[in-house]
Amino acid sequence: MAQHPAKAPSPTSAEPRWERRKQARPAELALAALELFVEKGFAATRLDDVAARAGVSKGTLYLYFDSKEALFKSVVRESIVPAMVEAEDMLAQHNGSAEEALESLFWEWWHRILSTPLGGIPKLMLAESRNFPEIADFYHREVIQRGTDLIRSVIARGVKRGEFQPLNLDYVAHVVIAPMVMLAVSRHSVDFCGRENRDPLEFVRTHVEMMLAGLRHYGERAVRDRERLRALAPGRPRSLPAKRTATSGRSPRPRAGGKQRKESR
Amino acid sequence: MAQHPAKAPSPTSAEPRWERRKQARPAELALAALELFVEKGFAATRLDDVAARAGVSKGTLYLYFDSKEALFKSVVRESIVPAMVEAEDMLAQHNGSAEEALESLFWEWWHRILSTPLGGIPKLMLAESRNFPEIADFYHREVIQRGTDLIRSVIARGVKRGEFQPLNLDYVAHVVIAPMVMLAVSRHSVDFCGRENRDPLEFVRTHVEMMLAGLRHYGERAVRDRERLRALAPGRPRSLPAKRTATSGRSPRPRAGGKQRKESR
DNA sequence: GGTACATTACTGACCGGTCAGTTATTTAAT
DNA sequence: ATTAAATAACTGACCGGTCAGTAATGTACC
Repeated sequence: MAQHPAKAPSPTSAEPRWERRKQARPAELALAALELFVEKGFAATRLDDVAARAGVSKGTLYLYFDSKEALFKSVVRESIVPAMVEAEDMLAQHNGSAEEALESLFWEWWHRILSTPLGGIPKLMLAESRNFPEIADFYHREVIQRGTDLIRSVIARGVKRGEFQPLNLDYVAHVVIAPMVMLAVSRHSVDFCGRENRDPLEFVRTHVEMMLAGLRHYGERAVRDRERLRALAPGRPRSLPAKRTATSGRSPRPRAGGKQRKESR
Repeated sequence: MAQHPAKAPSPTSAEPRWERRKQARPAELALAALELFVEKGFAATRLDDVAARAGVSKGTLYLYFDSKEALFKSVVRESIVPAMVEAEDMLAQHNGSAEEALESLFWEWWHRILSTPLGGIPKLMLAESRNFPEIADFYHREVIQRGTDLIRSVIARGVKRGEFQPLNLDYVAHVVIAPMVMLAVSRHSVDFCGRENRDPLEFVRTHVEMMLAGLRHYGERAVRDRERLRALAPGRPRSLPAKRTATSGRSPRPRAGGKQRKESR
């Protein structure tokens, strides 16, 4: 995690207090910023801390970035595009079955992106996109769109080759991506405190297995149900069971009885 | 939603400038806070704005909540627990097939929680849990844990009844919840700017279909592959996957053999 | 190769705006 | 008239952004 590259003040006098490393600084600052933005969120991250983690002073940060927001933009933009290009290249060269392509795509995605510091970006974007519409647009265009397109094209090939059932590509693509994104996001939020000790690899494996089985047999139930319905009773429309009758006397609204005590730790 | 409940200063003079509504304020403030926390994040939300949205002044907020953090805690705690109780009750009364139970559980989840203001809480928690370990713990215990337990128990019943293949319950539960969570989260972040016009209902429908097909046919490929392998080459036990160095092209297959593969427990 | 001069990467104290939290005051309600 | 719900002016800490100064490095001249 690239801590202070030279922050051990050795007793010997010859140690310079700092070095001039004009060309290494930006990347180091960007990495530190990414880590802190992911950890704390944009607003709660102090630039002093970013600078400290990169082993420089806040002034130095402003030599390379115009503002906190510029730093944020840079972090997202510079990091994610190369990663996408790589993924697309990888897949373009693949010409086996769609099933294999999908599987290896997901594993590559995990190993090359989600399990690295870049894996924090989805959380960051989910948390901040409404505060930075411009960046959100960029991210949507360059990452989400291209990512789902990638998945969609592979699945489409699978359908064409008869590996998968025909299905609604747009929605399926988003559905199968979701667990991967959640995996990445969780690792940088809930898992961190909640002491989850699930194995990410096992999670990916399970998801891939579920997904492939799903793609192969999608829609079979509909057929079965239609047959069953026809055999049994006059058609009952697809309904959502159980009206919302608020069984318990509780309101689903947030409710504060008395004054909320502060902390008490 | 829920703008200033009484903020139209009518020209008639008899109008009081404000009302005393001791018992309605807390809920109104909490809702306003939830909306803004979800929209901007905790740190970027100003209490003046929360108060304004609830139609009161900041001082009033402090009559009911001791601090910004207490407000945050209250919002999460008071809102989510009743919702969980409801879901558990609903499922306890269900005694049809596991497949039906799962499906209706997901639809209820969508209609009763995810599509309401409460649907913003997952995003809020993902974004802020590292800043509030205490709340994260609470949320993990009272929501994530209970939610996955719910799913797991239904799937376990399905396995027992022979509806589903045997599978790793822990991981599968998290995998099938992920798309629902992502749906909720997206609606409050990326979708807001990115002009996604996907239909949430169609998304849920697609996910349910995929999931059920997956559960019914989970692991069939493994069997098929084993047979193919046995037919082709002398059985070599699978080795660990290519150490994620993954220089190029080839896909690092997930290890299928090895230690774990704990089936439904 | 040593020394004086020039350049610039880097520092850290400081400033000003913002906002969580407080308090003195006003006003609805009984 | 009394009580307490609600207000609005106020305070002070904190943090993004600035800049005058400093120290590391590069270079010209001997």
